[in-house]
Amino acid sequence: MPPTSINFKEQMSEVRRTQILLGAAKVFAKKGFHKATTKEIAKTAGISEGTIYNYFENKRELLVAMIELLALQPLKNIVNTDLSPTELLTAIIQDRYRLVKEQGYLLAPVIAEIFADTELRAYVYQKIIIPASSYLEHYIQANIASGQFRQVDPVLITRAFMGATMLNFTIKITQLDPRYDNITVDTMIEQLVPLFLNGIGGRD
Amino acid sequence: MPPTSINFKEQMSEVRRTQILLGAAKVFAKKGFHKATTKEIAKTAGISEGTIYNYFENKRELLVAMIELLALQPLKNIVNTDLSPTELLTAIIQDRYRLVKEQGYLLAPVIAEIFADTELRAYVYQKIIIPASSYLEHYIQANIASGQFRQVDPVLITRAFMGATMLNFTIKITQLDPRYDNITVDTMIEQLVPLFLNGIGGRD
Amino acid sequence: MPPTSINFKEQMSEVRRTQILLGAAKVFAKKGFHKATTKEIAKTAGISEGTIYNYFENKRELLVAMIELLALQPLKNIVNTDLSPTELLTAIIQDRYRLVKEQGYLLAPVIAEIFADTELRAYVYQKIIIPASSYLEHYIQANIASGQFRQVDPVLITRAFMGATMLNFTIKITQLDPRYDNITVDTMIEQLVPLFLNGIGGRD
Amino acid sequence: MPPTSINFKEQMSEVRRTQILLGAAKVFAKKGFHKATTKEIAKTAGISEGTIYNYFENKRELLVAMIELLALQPLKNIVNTDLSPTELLTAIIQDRYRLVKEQGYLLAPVIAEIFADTELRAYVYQKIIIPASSYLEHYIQANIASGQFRQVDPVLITRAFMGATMLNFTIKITQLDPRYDNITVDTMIEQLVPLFLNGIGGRD
DNA sequence: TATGAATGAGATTTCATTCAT
DNA sequence: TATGAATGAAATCTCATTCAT
Repeated sequence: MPPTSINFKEQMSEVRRTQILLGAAKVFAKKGFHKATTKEIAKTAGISEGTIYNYFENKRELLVAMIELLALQPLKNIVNTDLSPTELLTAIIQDRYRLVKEQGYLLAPVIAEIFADTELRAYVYQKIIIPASSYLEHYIQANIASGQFRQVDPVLITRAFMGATMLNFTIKITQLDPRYDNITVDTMIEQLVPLFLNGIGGRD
Repeated sequence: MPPTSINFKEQMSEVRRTQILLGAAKVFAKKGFHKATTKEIAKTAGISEGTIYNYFENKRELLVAMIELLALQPLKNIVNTDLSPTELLTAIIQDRYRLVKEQGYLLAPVIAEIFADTELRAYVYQKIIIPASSYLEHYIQANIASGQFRQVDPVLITRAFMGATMLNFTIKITQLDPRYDNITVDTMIEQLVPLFLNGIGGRD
Repeated sequence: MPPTSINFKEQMSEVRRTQILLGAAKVFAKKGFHKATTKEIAKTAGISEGTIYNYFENKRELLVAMIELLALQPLKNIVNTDLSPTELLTAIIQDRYRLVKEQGYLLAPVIAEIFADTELRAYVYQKIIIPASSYLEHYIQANIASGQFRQVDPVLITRAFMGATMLNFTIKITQLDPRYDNITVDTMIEQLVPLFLNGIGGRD
Repeated sequence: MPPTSINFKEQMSEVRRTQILLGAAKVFAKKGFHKATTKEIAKTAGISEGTIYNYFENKRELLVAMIELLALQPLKNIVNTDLSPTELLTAIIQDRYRLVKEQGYLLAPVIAEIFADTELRAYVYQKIIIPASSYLEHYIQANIASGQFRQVDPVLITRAFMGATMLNFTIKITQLDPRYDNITVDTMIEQLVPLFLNGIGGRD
């Protein structure tokens, strides 16, 4: 048999895995991890219950696989360019907002379980938070060194930025507060970028 | 029977309710809401399973009651004084940190479910986030009016402040990052208060 | 509450345990351990499936409990009298035959699992085989010492006697061989007692 | 196609059947019939799960086929010679011990199921026990006729001999009793052969 | 009001068997 | 004929909730 045949099988397997994962994500998003049943996941993914277990050890592994999927995403649109502080923070906010908007259904069940599952929490911190933060951390570090920014703690400030943006995104996207109805991403950028840049003494 | 008797009964009932609630909180904190069993809650609270249902409709109501309990807490130490911006933000951080540290076991299971249960999310936002934010919102509003602060959006900035502090608290308290080992609340105050005050153009 | 109330509860609990155990034994006997379902056990015992698990850790514990039940039985009718060799072997055969006949439905599923479950095998050997053998072993030992019997290995000969009787009992009771139709316990006694007594050089 | 081709095919088919059967036997021996999975059987036999069903109707048929395989074995080393009683019983014990030792992994799962599956029990009795017993039965019969042995029931005594030896073999081989550590087959022969020969009044 | 045994619906997971390739 | 992915029925076990005492 030609080598393409092997590739074909592998590809099919990968496709099926993703199919199951997306089904799971949909149901997790709607019901939460614990109330999501494998029966509904199977139905949503268009396969039978047993098939889930040909691709994943158990239900929890679906969540872990979702974390790995998320871990591949975030950095893409930001990196490898020569941006001014304003441009960088703007780019980060835009990217994260898009991420939360588009992949929030993947994110929400993961975040929920983080608060109940210590092991998962550590895993997410290593796999997602740290990688997603490191670019900004180093950027701040470099600008402190060059005298552009005040002497702040890059780790703490980076997480402050993440916490600040993420909470606002969440409120906006889940429509928790009617006062956010006419707050757009651009509004957030207008408000949060100067907040942080002034805050760390950055001049553009 | 004399009215005092009724009061006594009511008080007893209230005591028993709290006793159950604290038992539930402990188990929720250890296992998460879904993996916590009513059997273990009863044991932890020192009562029998059936008794839980004399005071609460069902398991979920324990969570709702915990939200109400939390809603009573946060404002206490901050309000009704004449504080400078630095003093206020410092006081807020200190108070919230204490809250997260002391009542994190009440908070964590509630937050976890927020991401899985839309109805609960709205309830928490109304009962906790809005009340906990309003003082700072109005404070910022007032200082904008008096020209002390720049023209910022008080709602958005208040949530930015909450998100920034809360994420840092969580990382610290759950010991997710060894780099937080020698970051104290005071470090956080040193870093975050100037960040926000400079950020909103506040002069102390 | 009076102490009898406590006793009553304990007794009820014991009754329920036995009720479940007998239900399980019936189904095990009919279907074998693995094909017996907890659903059918519950139905046979006249309780709900969940109740099984209030009294037994898991399905396998039902088997273990049956072993313990069997372990209490065998010795009763034989013991502590001054019997001649013929009388003793006759008594043993009669007692064992009765046991296999009356409790064979408890025995069969246990024996079946012995061949598949090493741990269970050891447990049965310690709990049942050894106690059930020791009286005869010591009896043989004593008669060798007094010169009544030849110098034989009491352990090996005792098990030879057990194996010889048990296989014949099984064939008889399960009606595997039509030639056993007119073989009674008395026939077996007539055949097997002299076989062993002559075999070990015993004079009555 | 030439007839040799058909023979070749048939032989291949027979080889494959045996290959599967030995794989099954290994897994049955390790896990017991019910806990053995077709997946593991396939892996052990070096074929795929589906292939099993090209050669056997279902999983149970593997057990039936194993019984047939066993049915071919036992008689070999004993028959068609002119042996004295002592020589014969010695030969039988040696042969059976070897059988249990070498093919115990085939035997154990079969015996286990015998106690759970009535139909299988009857089948094994017809296919294995009766053939394995008949030679000794007739031998005893003949010696009674010639006055060498007492008037005993050959069927019952033969099974007594089988039960006696088999139980001792099992205890020895499964190492259930440390007292069997220095009991060898020769010890068993020394003990059991005189036991039975004296028992049936045989003179050598 | 307190108890805790009983309930039974429902969840996860396993695995013999099928069947398209 | 061989493969192994897919199936889905079925099994064990859990646990929130009820209710007789």
